[in-house]
Amino acid sequence: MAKILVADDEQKIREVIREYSEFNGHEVTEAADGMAAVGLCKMNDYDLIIMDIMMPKLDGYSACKEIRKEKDTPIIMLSARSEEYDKLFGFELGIDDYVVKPFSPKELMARVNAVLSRRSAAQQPVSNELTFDGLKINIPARTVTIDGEKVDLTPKEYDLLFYLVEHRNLALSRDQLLSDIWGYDFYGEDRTIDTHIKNLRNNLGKYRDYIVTLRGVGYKFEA
Amino acid sequence: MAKILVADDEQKIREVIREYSEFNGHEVTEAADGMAAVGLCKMNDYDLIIMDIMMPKLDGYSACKEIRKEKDTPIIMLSARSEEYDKLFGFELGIDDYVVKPFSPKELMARVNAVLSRRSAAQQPVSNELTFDGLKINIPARTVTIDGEKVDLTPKEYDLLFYLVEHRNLALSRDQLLSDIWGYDFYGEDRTIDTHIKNLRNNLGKYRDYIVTLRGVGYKFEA
DNA sequence: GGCAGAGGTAAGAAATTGTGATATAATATC
DNA sequence: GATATTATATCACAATTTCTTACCTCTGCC
Repeated sequence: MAKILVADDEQKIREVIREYSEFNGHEVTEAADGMAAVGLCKMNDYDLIIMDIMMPKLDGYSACKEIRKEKDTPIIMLSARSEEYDKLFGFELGIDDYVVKPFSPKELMARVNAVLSRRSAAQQPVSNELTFDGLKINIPARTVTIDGEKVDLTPKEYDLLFYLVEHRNLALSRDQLLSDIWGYDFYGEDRTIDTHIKNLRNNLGKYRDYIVTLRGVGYKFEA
Repeated sequence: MAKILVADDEQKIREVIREYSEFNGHEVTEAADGMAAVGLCKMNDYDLIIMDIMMPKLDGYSACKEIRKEKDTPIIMLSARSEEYDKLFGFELGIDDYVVKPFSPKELMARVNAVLSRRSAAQQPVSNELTFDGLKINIPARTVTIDGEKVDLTPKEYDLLFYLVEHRNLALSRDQLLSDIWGYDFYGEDRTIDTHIKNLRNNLGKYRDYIVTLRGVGYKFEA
C-alpha cells in the first residue's frame, strides 16, 4: 500500500488513476493544479506523485522543482506526445519515469508498481513470471505455457487470465471484470465474459479448475 | 558494473544519463566535447562510450574514427532523427547501437545493458554478431546475412530488426516501437510499422517467422 | 419439478493485421 | 541543378482473427 498524489487538471484522468490505484491497494489524494499539488506535498508525505505537465496555476515542471526543494518523493510525469521532450530534461527534475498521454491505465500502473518496488526493496530481482503448478505466465513476453507447452491465447483471453491471476483469490464480479478489462465505456452483455471464461478454460486444459465459478457473483482464480 | 564515458555538450543530458547509469550500478565519466572524449579514451579503458554526434570541437563521427584507431570500446551514438543515416553508416564507424533523440532514459539504459551483456561472462570483448540459425546480424557493420547470403535492408528495416532482436522474446507494442525507433516525437500512424514489418519479413525469407504478430498488441522477435 | 444462472455452440459483426498501390520525401546520379 | 532512384509513409481494401450475441442445454438449488 502506498500514498499517491495525483495532480492533473482533468477530472476524468484523476478518476481513472484513482480507480486503478485504489484497486491495487493504494491510497489516492487528488490535486487539480500545480499549486495545490505543491501545497499538499509540503504538508504530507506521499510515496509517489503522478503529475501532468500541463496544469493551470503552476505547470508540472515548476511544481516539480518546488517539490524537489523539500522532498525526494518519486515522481511520474504525464505528458502529451507533442510536448517538448527537451524540457523534460531541461531541468534538474529527478523524475522517475514519464508516461505519454494517452496512456493505458494498465501501463501506468505497471510503472507505478515499478517505481514503488524500486523504493522499498533496493533492487530486488522481481520475478516477471507467475507460476501455478505447471501453468506459467511470462508477463514481458506475454506468453502462457502449460507444462512447458506454449498456449495460444487471444488478446482478451490473455487479458482476462492476467487480470484474474493478478487479483487471485478475490471474488471478481462480472461488472468489475467488464469495467476493468473491457473498459468503463463498454456497453454490452455481461454474459460475454462467460464465453471468454469458457474459451480460456479450454485453453488452460488440465489447469482449467484454477478458475472457479462463483454462482450469482462472478469468477475467481484460486491458487 | 561498467565504466561508461558519456560525451555530450549538453550538461543536462549528461546528467540524466549519469543518474540512470549510476542507478544501474555503473561508473560514469563525462566529456563535454569530442576532443575531450578522444583524450579520455586514449588515457583510460572504458567499457562503453555513449556519444552525441553534434558536439563542439570534434563531432561524434570524427571522435569515433579517432577512438577506433586505438580501441574497440563499444560505442552507442546519440543522434537527432533528422541527422542523416549515410553519415552515420557510410563510413565504417563500427558503432554498436544508436539511439534517436529524443529518447527515454529507460530505453537508453536498456540498450546500454544490451551492449554490455553481449560481453560474455568473463571480461571478453563485446561480441558484435547476433546469430539465430542461419540469420546473422553483424552490428558494427550493420549487415544481415541469411545462410551466408547478404540481405539488403533499408535503414528502417535494419533498425526495426535490430530493435526487435535486442528486445527479443518481449512483447513490443506499436507505441513502444514507434517511440524507440522513430523517436519520441514522431507523429504518425502506428500502422506504418506494419508495412515495415511486412517488408522486413519478406527480406528475411525463410526466417520470417522469427517475427511473431501479437494481435492487439504489436510484434515480438521469438528466438 | 421448476427456476435461475452458468456452460456450450455457432454465426454474424467487429476489429485487427497483411498487402499492394500510391504519394511524398530523401538521396544518388548524371 | 535536373533527373532518376530509392526509401518512407499512408491509404484502401482484402484476409484473417477475434468478439459478441442469441439461443439452447445443463446443473445446482429451493
